[in-house]
Amino acid sequence: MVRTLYVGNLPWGTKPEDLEEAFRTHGEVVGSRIITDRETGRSKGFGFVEVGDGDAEKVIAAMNGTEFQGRVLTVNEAKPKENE
DNA sequence: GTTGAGCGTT
Repeated sequence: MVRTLYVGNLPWGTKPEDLEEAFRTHGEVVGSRIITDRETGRSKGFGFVEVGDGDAEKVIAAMNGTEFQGRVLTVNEAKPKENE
């Protein structure tokens, strides 16, 4: 079981591993992904982080509204795109 | 080389 977290307001140069490392501090990160533009391949400025069930709320509370690489992160539970 | 609200890819 995992919870998908929506992470917005990311710097342009943020990598999935950066998110994973940052979120790993407050919970078990299953995986992470940065959304990039299909045409240009550049970062859209937001991404998603999959964390263990139960740790999600802790990670959101810990990371939402905090500064990351110079920008304030927006962390919320992502909309269910796929069913588990 | 640029930009800044918003919810993705197999």
